[in-house]
Amino acid sequence: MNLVTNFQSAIHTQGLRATRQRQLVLDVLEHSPEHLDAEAIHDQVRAKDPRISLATVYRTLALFKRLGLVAEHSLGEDHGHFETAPNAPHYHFTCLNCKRVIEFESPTVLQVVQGLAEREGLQVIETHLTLSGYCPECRPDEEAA
Amino acid sequence: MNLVTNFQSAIHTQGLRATRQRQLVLDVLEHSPEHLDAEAIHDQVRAKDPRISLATVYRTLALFKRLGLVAEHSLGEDHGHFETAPNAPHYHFTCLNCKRVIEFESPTVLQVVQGLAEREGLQVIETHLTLSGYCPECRPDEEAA
DNA sequence: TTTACTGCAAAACATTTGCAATGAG
DNA sequence: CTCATTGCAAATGTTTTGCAGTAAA
Repeated sequence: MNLVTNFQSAIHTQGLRATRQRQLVLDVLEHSPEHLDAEAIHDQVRAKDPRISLATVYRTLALFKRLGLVAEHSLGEDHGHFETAPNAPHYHFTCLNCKRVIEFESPTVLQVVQGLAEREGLQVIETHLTLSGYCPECRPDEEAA
Repeated sequence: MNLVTNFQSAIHTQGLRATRQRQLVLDVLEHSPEHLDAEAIHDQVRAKDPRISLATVYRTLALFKRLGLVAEHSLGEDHGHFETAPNAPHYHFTCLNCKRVIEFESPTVLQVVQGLAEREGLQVIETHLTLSGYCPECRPDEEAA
């Protein structure tokens, strides 16, 4: 439930080290409700310590992903976005115009996926349901007859 | 329904031209049940005409996407894969080990998405449901007590 | 003839990596 | 002290772009 706690135990389990850089990235992720990309995380982390490199941010995010602390999504289709691993799975809608991201849950989708997995004998590790289109503010509102 | 036909009409509607390169890419897409990436499409097209450049393949795929003839997916998380735009929407499971892609349909997912769109006032253009995990052949088959 | 399109090579990105220096345990 | 981790800069892989030449219409 607590990111930091999960991180601490992972540290102890494996031969990892709790570096300042990792703590800062963890901090940014924890206090950010948004879906940040590596660059944005780097910016925020650099505000607290200008010496941290983008490469380290990438390495840290890869580690956190491996530890199950964060999830990566391809929201804008181009580069990756990261968020803290959710307890309840949720999905994303991205507005093609204003880039706003709307999150939503759906037990129904979960059921569909579980049904498929059972039927096909699949072990599903990740589920990404990503919608794109236009939010109410950005809708062309086409009303052509 | 017919890719080539759709292409022809798009050509006439806009000021586009039916070049040999585009016809070849169209041909590859049409006769390939797989989810090819730009590089693979380039290889196949080059088998018929070695002069075609990768840049042209990318430009052609971008055009086809804009025309609604093909859909792009991030299946392996890294680079894009393309397939002919399906009449019935379907979704993808990718095996993390053997990279095999399994397609599946789900009217239920469609309903969920439509429900969400109505409730939130969204205009949904694209829906990507992408699963990853292990197929029956590649499953670790963990049976730990 | 007109100008959309292509090939090429270079640029633009996001991301990864080799290596010497650093610092957590 | 030891070795996991970092910073840097260079490498990588994918996709895009500028421009002069080519070819549909």
